[in-house]
Amino acid sequence: MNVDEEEEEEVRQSKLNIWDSPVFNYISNLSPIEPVKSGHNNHTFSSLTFASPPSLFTSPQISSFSETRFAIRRHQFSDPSKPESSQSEYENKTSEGAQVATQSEQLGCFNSGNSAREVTNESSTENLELAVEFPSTLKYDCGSPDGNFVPSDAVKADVMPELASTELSLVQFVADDSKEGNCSFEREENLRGICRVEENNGMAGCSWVKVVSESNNIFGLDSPITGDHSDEQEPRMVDSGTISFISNVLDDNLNDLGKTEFVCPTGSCEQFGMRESGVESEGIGDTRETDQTPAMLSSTLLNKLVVSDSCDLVDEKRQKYIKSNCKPSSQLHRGIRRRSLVFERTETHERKSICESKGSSSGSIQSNYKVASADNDLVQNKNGPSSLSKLPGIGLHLNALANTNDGTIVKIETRGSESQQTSTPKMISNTSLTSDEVPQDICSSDNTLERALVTWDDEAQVLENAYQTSECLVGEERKSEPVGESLACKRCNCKRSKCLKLYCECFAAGLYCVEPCSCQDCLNKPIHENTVLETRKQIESRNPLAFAPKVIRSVDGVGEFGNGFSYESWHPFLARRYGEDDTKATPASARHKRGCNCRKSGCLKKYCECFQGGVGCSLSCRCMGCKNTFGQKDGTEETEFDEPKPETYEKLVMDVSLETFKDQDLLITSSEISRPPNEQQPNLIRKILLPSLPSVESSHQFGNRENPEKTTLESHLQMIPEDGTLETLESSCQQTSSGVKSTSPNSKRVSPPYREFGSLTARRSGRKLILRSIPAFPQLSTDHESSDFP
DNA sequence: GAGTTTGAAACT
DNA sequence: CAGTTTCAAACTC
Repeated sequence: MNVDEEEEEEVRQSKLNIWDSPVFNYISNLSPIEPVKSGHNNHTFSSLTFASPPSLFTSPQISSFSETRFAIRRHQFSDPSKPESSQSEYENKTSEGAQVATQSEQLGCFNSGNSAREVTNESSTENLELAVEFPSTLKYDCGSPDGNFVPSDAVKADVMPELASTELSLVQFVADDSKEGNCSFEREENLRGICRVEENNGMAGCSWVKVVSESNNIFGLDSPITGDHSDEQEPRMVDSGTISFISNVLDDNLNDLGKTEFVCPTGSCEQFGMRESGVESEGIGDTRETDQTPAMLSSTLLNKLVVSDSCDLVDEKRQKYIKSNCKPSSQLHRGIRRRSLVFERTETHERKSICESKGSSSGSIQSNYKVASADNDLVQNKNGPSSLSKLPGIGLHLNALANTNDGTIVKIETRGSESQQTSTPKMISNTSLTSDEVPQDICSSDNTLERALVTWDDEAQVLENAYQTSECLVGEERKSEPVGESLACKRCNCKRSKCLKLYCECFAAGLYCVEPCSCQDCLNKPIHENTVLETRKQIESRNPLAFAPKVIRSVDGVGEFGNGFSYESWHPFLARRYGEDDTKATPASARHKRGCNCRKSGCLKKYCECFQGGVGCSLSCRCMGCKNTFGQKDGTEETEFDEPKPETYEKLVMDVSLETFKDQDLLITSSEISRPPNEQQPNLIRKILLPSLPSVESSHQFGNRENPEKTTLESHLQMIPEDGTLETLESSCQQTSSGVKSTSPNSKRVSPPYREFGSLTARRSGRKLILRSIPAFPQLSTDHESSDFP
């Protein structure tokens, strides 16, 4: 180490190029970016599965400096979880495009790509310059532990002098980059000041907050660096929701560590700090960036995980520093685990931000965020998906999420992991976009979100919040809707149905009609909530799946939870949590739930729901002359009566089904089946689902307020991964009807296609599989195929 | 924009 | 449960 120090001194004195520094090279070689280039998904998974070394390196200096876009960009670069960042892409970060892409990608993961791009583009020239001039910095400083390292002066002097220099250089450029704002400061002194500030912060866990705050003051940021597009919004972006989020994370971490000190991962935390410290209005990053704070934090946490991998490789002193300041891996884990949750909350938070920007009250929303935050762990660890109900817009509006072809949903579903790849030209995102620059791009998003928020099956509080948010969104943001986004906005045109039948796309999607709709005598509005709920209830009584997504996407054997639930088609949270990929990437495995019945369109027009959903026709379809370009019914993939090939998915489903039924099937069959359909299904479902959904039964909290009696069952339908659950439900219904008699009052919808085959047709989709697994019940199945069951 | 076609939803 | 009607989106002109 002495040698290193001496060398460092020499380096300083001689002012050698930092890039030539052996230390830097060494550090650069240790960059964790490449090793962890695995996709976001993998990351999430690994984070959930494997312990990871503590991470540490944060670069608050840069970020805290001013929290310029550059600073944020560094985080983004350092984000190892970028799934879609291909090797080449990653290597090309020195180019503006790469930067933009990376940033967009990163931000897109947080559902904020739109604004992110804009932000990046605004200063593209400067950023480009910066990137070109300091490619290594961008590349390594961000990706390597150093990039995120928060060295004190002493540490820097001892350990990473070159890095310090680098940071200074970066600071310089940041300052240059931020010339737009009135950011004036003596970078070196200020930098040291920051370091001192940090040093002086006894509690490392909170140091970054102060650092940010103080550094901000030190730098004398008089106006936002990105003030050109954010000054108005930033103050409002400082909300309790963010603070709450931060608090949750920090508290959680601290609790886990037993008050162990930890270092703020990266500048994203600084954003929090700034916001929390009330300095946010002083130009620390633009609104959108700060609005992504939760996501950034989560990403930071994720980064930490990755970065931490290289901790062991860092030199001794750094390790010391790390040990004394890094979070334990468990903590990191927690942070990562929370990541997807963070996204969830980010989304809502962003909505709220928008709402706030509109001057609407958000108190209840914020409280709701807190609740959601507190439930995050519950969601993942305890109650499973059930807790998700607390988040607005994710209840039953599965159609809205899953059936939308416009990409909005795709974006939402994958924003946590695949933002770049899935980034659609539509620029749809849930980003917290400032009102003054967003409207057009966000319109569709607004609509989607709005609708999601305004869905009528949320719980009371959520609903109220949703209304608030919706009002905000509807009020102004959704004014202009870009052409091509209309799909995201289900503008119904109902004239006779009063938008209370499934004819109405809005209603079918579980959404209230909104302004763009051209419906007449519409009753599908919040003011007619009772009517809507009642109607919906009636429809569901006939067909429990009436509001389920029509298109089921499943990755063969990959996307299943093991109990038949396809998280891919489940709502975005689960999908993201488990690193789901773009659902559009698996059209072959996606199928229309019930299948189409086309006769003339050849399944080549949007009359065909399969075609409309972008999926191929399957055995479920009864179409004639199918020419579906996404996959014909009698295509090569499968034949109607082919013996099904057990797939992972099948096995999983079957196993679960068998296990689930093993202990209860007898109880179910004779007594349940003989019941009237309406009574029977819930019981069947409950018995089928509950075993795999512990603690759900008691979770009355998920029951619909409007329909107390359908608490558990329907709650499950809403909260359980739609595919699996609904499929299970459906199959159970089918099975029941098949084995005994038509049980479902609306058997047409529940299982029309299968009857055509005279028996339960063995199929490949999850649905088929479940269906097939059901015959395993002796009593339930008069079908010979039950013998085929493994 | 009006009219037609289409197939899902609803009804009988 | 099959057939019919209703309905609204999709499509065409």
